[in-house]
Amino acid sequence: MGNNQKQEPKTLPKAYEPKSFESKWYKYWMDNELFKASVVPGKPRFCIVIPPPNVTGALHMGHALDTTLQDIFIRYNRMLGYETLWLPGTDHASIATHAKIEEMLAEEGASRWELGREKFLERAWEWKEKYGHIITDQLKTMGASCDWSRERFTMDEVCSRAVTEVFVRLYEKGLIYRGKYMVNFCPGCRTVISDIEVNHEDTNGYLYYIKYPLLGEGDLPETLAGASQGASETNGVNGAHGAPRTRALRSFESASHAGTPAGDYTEFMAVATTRPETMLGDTAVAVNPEDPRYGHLVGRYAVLPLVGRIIPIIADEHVDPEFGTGAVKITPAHDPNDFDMGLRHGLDFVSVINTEGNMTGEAGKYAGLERYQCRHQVLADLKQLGYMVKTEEHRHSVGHCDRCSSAVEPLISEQWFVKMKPLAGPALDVVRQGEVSFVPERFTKIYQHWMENIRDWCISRQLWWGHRIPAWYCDDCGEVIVARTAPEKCTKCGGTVHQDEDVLDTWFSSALWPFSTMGWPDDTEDLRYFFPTDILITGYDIIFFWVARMIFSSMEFMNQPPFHHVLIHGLVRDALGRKMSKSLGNGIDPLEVVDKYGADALRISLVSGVAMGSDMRFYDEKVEGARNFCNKLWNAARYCQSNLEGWTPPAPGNQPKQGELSTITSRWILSRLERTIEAVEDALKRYEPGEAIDTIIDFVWNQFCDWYIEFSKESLADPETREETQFVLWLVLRQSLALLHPFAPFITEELWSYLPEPAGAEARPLIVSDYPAPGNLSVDAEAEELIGNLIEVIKGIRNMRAEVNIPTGKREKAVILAEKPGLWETFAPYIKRLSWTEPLEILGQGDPDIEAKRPRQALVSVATGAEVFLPLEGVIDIDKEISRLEKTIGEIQQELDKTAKRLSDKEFLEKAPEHIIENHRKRHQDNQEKLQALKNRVELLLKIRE
RNA sequence: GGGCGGUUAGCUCAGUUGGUUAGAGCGCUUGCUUGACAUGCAAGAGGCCGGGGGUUCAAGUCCCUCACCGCCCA
Repeated sequence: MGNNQKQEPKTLPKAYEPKSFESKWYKYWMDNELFKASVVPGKPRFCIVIPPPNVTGALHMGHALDTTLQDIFIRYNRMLGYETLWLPGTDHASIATHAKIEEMLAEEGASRWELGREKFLERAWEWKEKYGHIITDQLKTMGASCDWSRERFTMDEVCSRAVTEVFVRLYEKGLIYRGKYMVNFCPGCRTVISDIEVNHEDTNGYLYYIKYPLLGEGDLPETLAGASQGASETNGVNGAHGAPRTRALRSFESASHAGTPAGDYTEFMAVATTRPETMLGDTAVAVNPEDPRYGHLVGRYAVLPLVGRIIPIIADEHVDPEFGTGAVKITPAHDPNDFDMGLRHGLDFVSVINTEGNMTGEAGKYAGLERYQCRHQVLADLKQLGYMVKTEEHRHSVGHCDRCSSAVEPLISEQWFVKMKPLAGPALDVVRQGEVSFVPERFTKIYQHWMENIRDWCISRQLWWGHRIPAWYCDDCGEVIVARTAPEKCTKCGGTVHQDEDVLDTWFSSALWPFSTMGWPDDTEDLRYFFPTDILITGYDIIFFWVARMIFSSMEFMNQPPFHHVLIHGLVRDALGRKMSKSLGNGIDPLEVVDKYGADALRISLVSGVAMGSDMRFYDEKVEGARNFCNKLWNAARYCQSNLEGWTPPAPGNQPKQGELSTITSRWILSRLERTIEAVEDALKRYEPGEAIDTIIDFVWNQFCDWYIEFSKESLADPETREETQFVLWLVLRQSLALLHPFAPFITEELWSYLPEPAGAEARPLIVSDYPAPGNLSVDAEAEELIGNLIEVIKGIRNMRAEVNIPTGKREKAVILAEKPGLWETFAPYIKRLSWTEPLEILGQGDPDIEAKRPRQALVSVATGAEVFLPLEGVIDIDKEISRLEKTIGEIQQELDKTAKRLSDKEFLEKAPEHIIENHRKRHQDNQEKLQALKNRVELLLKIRE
């Protein structure tokens, strides 16, 4: 790399202005290929593949969160010294892109049918070339340190080859098949969709009670005589999962019954339905075999009103006797449960609704009507002919398309499917054995439950943008040929062939992403070195769509899981907790946020205070707070820089040792730094970046800035301690920047570039510098205790001053009465500066004249090991002071009561661990001393008052 | 119907394996151009940790139960 970007020793601007350096650093990292991963056999590596965003999409807050989290772990591991690969890319998003192109065509007054497949695809590719980089550019703005030299697209050659290979192999293994089954058709997207793309929503509707006439024994048409030996293959529908079809219960069209009014019949049974239009496709009525109301009717036949079809009455234990009348109409071609029942009983499948959502020719006089219009007509006719019993309001679940929210139409169609059971087994095992684990852990159960109850996956889509199914059909003999390359003629009869018109579900290619992107099926260097990847980071909304499918695909083709840890994050919601959506218009554009506050502030605001797996609310004040923190850090660096002028950090061997530092404040901050480093490592190892960033912010702001920098103003002024203070300022700032870099890469790299390097060391950009490791420093209990006391005293003085409205900065005298006056003498400069004290008098408790010297007219505050007085003769309101002290006494007394109770409890002393007991003892002791001092003080004041 | 998550300060949320006096940010009140920072500093107010029961020396944390909110699955 060589090219170090150490800044000229110019001073930092006064305010943090992210725009002035963010893009500069991204360019620097790119130019120096610092995101680029190499194959270095033997070297430990760390790899993440990006959840590929939709190529035609724009960055939203979900991406911003996802990107930030991934970049945190990528940068962290890079700094830990791993050969690190973050593999980026985009997804072709079949339905979404297809819809976009169709929309465009519609605006031009054209349609894809007029255009034809080839021209349509040309348009789609044009669109992709033009807009496909937008989202990746936006990732760069966020600071994503992806290896762009390895960028992939699900429809590029490399990935497409993997798709074909997988399809062919699964087909050859019998795990992909084609057949006529019940599928979900979305009339909005004009394609079949898979089960998980259907969202069930409770909807207000009606339950319609309709009476079906019963046919008397003697009225059976003669054709029914041979019914029980009826055909076993009905309408070419395939039996589900090879279930044997034992008998066939056919129905029969009967013109003489069509349109007959109810009044012409004498016997009826009522059924209840939420979708009356589907009755046109009824081929049976079913009751529960245990239901005493209907037992005698099973085996008889009913007449389907309006249609006149003679349909059998059957018994099936899946019928819920509690629902409606206990008798249900069966429409095997338009309801998934009825479909299964149709197979079980060998019923007819009559399709009355087509893929446009309109009624088919099978619907007789209703043919051509739109499905909801048909519903109204059917209801009107039933009413007129006297078949309607009643209508009730009813809440029921209706399937809606995940993408366009249209009501999904279950219908029978010939499609391609992946047989899931055999693939699910290994995908379950690998999670059970812990080779793949979810963070947070609760998502494991969700995954397992889904995988255990998985159904076959419908993978064909009636679209053009995507991977065309590699299947060809012979025009002469009907042979199906599945192949890696297009056959010229039928392999069986030599006839001409044509390719399947459909494309594959987008998720079919996404499922292969972790290995297709690395060149599979070839045995590439990348695959050998980087696969399997380490962690996957994504939202809980695509566990089934994507995560689960990657796992079973990888188990099948790579014989190992695609990653080891799955980090699940929640949704980014708006300030009111609503999901961000286009239709609501409540989405926030991450780029606008970056523009206003900077990418680092956005990144911090997305992870700070957020636990993995739970949703978060996003609002301006949060980013503002993060931006303010950046400004704080910026100014801390400015302070350090100005005080480090002309100083060069000593070479590592010559640097002062923590334990040998002469200022205890320095020992203290290094001890706090060590704790911070430990806590950050712990949080990141547990995959809780939210905890890590909060720890860092607390350290930088509340410990380094609020205390150490203030202390340093004294120790820098003293020539004896100046140099060591410079060293500690430099070290702590450097380590803070390094700790923070994965979270806020831009500001840290910028500030890092202003910090001097140790003598003789080569400057390296922060992105490839070492991440602070625990153990280089140590916890210094003594320094922590003493500085803790010092802070307590300073706060005590500040508090008393505020109590009597002494303005900040105004010099006032204070007196300290201490057990160890010598110690407080060394603290005096800090106390004076930080509590605006002048002069400060320090008395020892051993002082023989102590009672005479003890201030009488004064406020008092009691700290551990020291009493602090604010002598304000004449100004003090003794009564007020007494009541202030009594309030404190009350609080301390409460604490004492608690600890006393505990410490006198024999069981507590026997069973509680030693350090807890010790803790209680110390607290008790300290509080007793404070209480005594306060009580003495009150007594004294009482005397003075007399 | 099954499962999961949530209920902690006015608001938004943290609170590992039970163990000091339950925290943070924002907001609020008061005072400050303090030689890095007003994107700031200092001080302060504000909480029967959803209700009830249990386990334990010890419960915001574990168990049971109820209520409400949300999500997923059927």
